[in-house]
Amino acid sequence: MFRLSKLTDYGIVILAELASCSRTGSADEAEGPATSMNARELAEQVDLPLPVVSKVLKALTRAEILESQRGTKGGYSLARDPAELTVSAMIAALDGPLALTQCSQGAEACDLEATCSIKNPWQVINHVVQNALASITLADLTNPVFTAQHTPLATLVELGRFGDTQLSEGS
Amino acid sequence: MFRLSKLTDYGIVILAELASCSRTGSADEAEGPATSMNARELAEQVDLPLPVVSKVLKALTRAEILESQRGTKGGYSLARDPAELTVSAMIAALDGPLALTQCSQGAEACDLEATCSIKNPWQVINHVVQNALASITLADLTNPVFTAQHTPLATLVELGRFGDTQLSEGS
DNA sequence: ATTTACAGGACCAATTCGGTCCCGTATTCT
DNA sequence: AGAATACGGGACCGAATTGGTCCTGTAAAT
Repeated sequence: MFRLSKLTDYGIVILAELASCSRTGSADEAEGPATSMNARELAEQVDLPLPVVSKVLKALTRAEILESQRGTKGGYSLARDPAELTVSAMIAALDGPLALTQCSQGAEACDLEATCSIKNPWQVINHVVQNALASITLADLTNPVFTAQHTPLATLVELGRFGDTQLSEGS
Repeated sequence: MFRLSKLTDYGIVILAELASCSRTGSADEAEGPATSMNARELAEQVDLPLPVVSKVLKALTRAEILESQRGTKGGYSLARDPAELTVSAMIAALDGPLALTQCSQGAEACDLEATCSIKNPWQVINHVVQNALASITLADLTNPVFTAQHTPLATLVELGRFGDTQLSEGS
């Protein structure tokens, strides 16, 4: 366990698809009105059932990650620059806010308050993970460097994105 | 969501309890035979039902994080130095290996292989999170610096444990 | 031998999750 | 105006996990 839900997984795949289509669709680096795709198109591209894709798209729209357009020529488009959209934001939109333990999600949610002495450390851990996820953006996910079959992890460290945390196999 | 299971949460609380008792129990920094506590004692300390605590302890023993002693004066004790026991190891022991998405857990687990182009990035994300969790040890969790009511996050950064990831509120 | 305490599962209830469907509203085109 | 297209917001159900309990063995100490 400790995996995120399928919906979130789907969501990120969908966003990546949308982002890569946007790039090739509009003229080079121009801002443009951000290419729009409807749910059916995306479902086909990603090869997932339409209702599922639709559900994900709605959630992403509610989180203001996507913008929607109704009607005959409707569809979805990215609401922001892919480089501004972090993985942690995507996860938060689809899975709710990151909260590893009960303690860390609210003030009084934890009923072990009297005996538990490690409340604060959990919050630290939360932050660390949060930051790890905030350090990767949608733009990164569609970046050729990342999508190459076997990107050496060292390369990514060289990009300076992950600080000096060791990228060796941990446990 | 994206939280870890209650069992894991309990497990870490229990380990922290055991670690702090060990510290005060044995003479200062001496190695000693590592103080041992039985399931009932721990359950009382942590204020959780005995069967639950017992279940967690068994799992931790199987993972060789704890050592057990049977019989009348039996109990559990830490198998390693708290400074060597990482949070990611604890989670792996109780929740199974960290795998955020299907793709990342096995070679062919992902059935979107043909269409999905972001397999590799997920692995990168996995590594980053993994490292975040591997950078904190049980010793840290019982360290006064961490258990203080409001440890400024900056202090922890100064300890040099988290590289240069920003510890500001992400999303 | 008896008592204590861990080992390993089986087991069940409750929650959560993945996925589908339906009805309402907005937009475009004829 | 009316029809067709697409999104918006839920309700809903079956399946899969999870949290928690319990029971039967085995090892150690008195």
